[in-house]
Amino acid sequence: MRADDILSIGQVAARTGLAVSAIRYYEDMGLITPMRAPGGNRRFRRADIRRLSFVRIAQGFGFTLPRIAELLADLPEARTPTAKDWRDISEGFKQELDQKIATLTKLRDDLDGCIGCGCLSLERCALYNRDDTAAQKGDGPRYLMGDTSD
Amino acid sequence: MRADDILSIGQVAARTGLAVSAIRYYEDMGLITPMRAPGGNRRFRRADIRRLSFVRIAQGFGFTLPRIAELLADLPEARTPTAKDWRDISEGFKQELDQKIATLTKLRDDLDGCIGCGCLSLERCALYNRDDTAAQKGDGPRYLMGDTSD
DNA sequence: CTACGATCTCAAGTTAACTTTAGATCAAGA
DNA sequence: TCTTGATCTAAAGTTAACTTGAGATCGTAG
Repeated sequence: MRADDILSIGQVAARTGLAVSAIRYYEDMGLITPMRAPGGNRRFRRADIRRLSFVRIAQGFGFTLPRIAELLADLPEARTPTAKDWRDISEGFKQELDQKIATLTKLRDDLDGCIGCGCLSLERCALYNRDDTAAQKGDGPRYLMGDTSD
Repeated sequence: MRADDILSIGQVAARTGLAVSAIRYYEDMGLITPMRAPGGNRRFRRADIRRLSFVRIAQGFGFTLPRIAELLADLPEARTPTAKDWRDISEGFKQELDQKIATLTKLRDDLDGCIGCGCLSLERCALYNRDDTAAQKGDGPRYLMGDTSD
């Protein structure tokens, strides 16, 4: 694939693993704005493919299409993205990624820690009982992202 | 909250941040099996709350309810989970977590790397152009999880 | 030029994950 | 006991993210 390759929707589908209908849907949602051939067929640049890949990955981590659209909004569609373009988009996204990585890692380590402690009953396990302190603070909603105590 | 506390659905909702209707739905889906009071009201043990928290967290990372049900299936509902119970459930889950953490980290680092390289045009950036090699392998679907090259 | 597969638009259908509604019952204080 | 808010079930409605279907057009190999 050379830098100036321009692909049809079917080729993009084959290359990204997305369904043709999904790609069209993403255009409706404003995630991409492919060019058009004189006859009306969509023509995809490399930038479009990168955006689609970004969509696919971000989706796998629970980001909604509107949120992804926000993230992509800072990237230009017409011209080639500059380093600053990527810096802008990655600023907020990277923080969210860091947050998610932290939460995931904590969840995994909690599991590790509980297994490692060797206790036979989680009733007596430090992990299992850690919410005893939190409970002292009174009732009300617990926001669980980043708080796996319960 | 003492270890033998038993909560009503409203208290669980307040404590987990879940809607009452969502908690009932999770029961329908088989994610939890709360006890019942003589009159028919649901009674939640700590194990139920832990399961609900697990559901909430796993969902935030794109796991579907059926998949979460599979993960939870190894945990006993009646008795207190043992260390082996948690080991069983965490085996596969931890691998998926590790995979997701790896993908997320790679995505973040890719963004970092591209910004760090200082190039003004991503057209010439190593990250941006890394799919040139992949493209040599011919057409067909690319499975993008763990392959952010496009 | 003529097929004929790929693409087009627009509308309707689908699935997961819930929420809402309606009408009845439970449970705890006055 | 009475009342009032919490909970119950069952069924229908909602939203996001697509897919499917119908009928027309594009575009390229022959």
